[in-house]
Amino acid sequence: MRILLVEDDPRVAEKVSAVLEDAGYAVDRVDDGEEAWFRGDTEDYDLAILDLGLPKMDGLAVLRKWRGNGRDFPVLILTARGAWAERVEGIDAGADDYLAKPFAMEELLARVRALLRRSAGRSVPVFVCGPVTLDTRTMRVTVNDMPVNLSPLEYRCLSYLMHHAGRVIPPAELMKHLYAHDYDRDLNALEVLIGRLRRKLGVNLIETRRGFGYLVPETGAA
Amino acid sequence: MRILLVEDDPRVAEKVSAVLEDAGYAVDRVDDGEEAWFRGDTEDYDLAILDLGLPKMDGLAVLRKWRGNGRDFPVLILTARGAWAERVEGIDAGADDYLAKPFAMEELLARVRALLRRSAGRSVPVFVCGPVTLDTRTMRVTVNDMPVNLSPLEYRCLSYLMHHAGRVIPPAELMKHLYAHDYDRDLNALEVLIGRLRRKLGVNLIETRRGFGYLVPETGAA
DNA sequence: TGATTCATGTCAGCGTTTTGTCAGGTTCAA
DNA sequence: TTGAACCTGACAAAACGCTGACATGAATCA
Repeated sequence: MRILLVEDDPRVAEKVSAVLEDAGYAVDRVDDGEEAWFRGDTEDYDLAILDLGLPKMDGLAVLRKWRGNGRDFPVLILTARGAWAERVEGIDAGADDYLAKPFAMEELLARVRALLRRSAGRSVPVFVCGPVTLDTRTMRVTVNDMPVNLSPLEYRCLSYLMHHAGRVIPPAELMKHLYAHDYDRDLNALEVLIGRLRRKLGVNLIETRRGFGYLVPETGAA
Repeated sequence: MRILLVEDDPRVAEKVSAVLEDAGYAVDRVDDGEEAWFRGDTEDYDLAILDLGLPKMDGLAVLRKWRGNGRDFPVLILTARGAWAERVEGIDAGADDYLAKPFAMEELLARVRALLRRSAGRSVPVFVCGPVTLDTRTMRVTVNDMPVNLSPLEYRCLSYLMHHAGRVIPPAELMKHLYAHDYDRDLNALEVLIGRLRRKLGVNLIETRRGFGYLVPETGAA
């Protein structure tokens, strides 16, 4: 984890950076606004700690320039105790947190951990099988990057098959998952559904294993 | 946006919930730890504000039980001024932020905004989708830089959709977050709401995914 | 106070999409 | 060749979502 520390008071900077390094972070120290802006804009940090009163360029201005340029690493700002108007401004300028000076080092570490923890988990749940992709967020399916319009049931069916790519799914199992209220439906309904899916996809993605069930291959192209 | 407010001092609770509601959030109020735990565990909130000193179950215990059960909405804890040890403990228990009592309402609002937008993966308080912008500070919406006058409910609806741009929102979820715990409204109310919103916006921002829900696209182009 | 506006829910009707059913075809393996 | 498994086109009922019109209730104003 790489942290940019922007602080012009050398004693504070020294102390903070020592504590952070002890905690296992890689720390870059900077002591004026222009340099801070440049570093944050060109390097790749996991987090920045930003003092507001800085030479050459104000901390808030630095923050706004970063955000304006799309830099979105978490930023923790340091403010004077009680200056809540400044804090509100800082937060709305894109800070993720603040800490009032003077502060306990344990508290700083706790906040750094919290920020890093937050920005950690973000994954895009997209399934890919050969030319077919399925995005579970937008519930969109594409074939060769062309969007395909699926009905709810078709989508659920494909989704189930792709979640279990590489395994033969017996019709009964598929039925169970498509119709929660497991009415004994005509098996033909499923066949029709699969047929429509195949036609819409246009690709030979769903194989039939006569007598066993359906299969979409693991790695892709059929 | 739906917020769970856990606070046993009725005067504070009253004040805070009034401020939050004025700011366009749907608020559920709760005044003891057990009820708080139950609600947070069974309902679907965008954020919780949690006082630490509570009857029946301590705030920290509530928080730990939530996190232990995988509930990961942002939590803002309220602590006594100066009790930094308690704050460190809170943060390490999974809180995302704290606020020392007594606090200014503006500051509370700023932090709430910050937490919500952070959990939406943004770093600035203004949401942009194509020609539409939504400023969470001023609660103002513009289309092609022209201001648009939205009713409170319309604003909340658009705000939720834009906070979750790029994801299909099922109608049931949208309902939950628009009407605090005033459950089970006619689904048609939502359709009407969306219709009015669309007419006011004038642009094709909100897509309908028949059978799934509504979607405002991530990057913009309408 | 009474009138007027605004926000919001309810209702009925509409056009469209979805999906199960049916009635044949086709394929495959023994 | 035969029969079971599977596919497909066509049809109609049902589900879905949009809209205009109206009802209600709260807030505002003369």
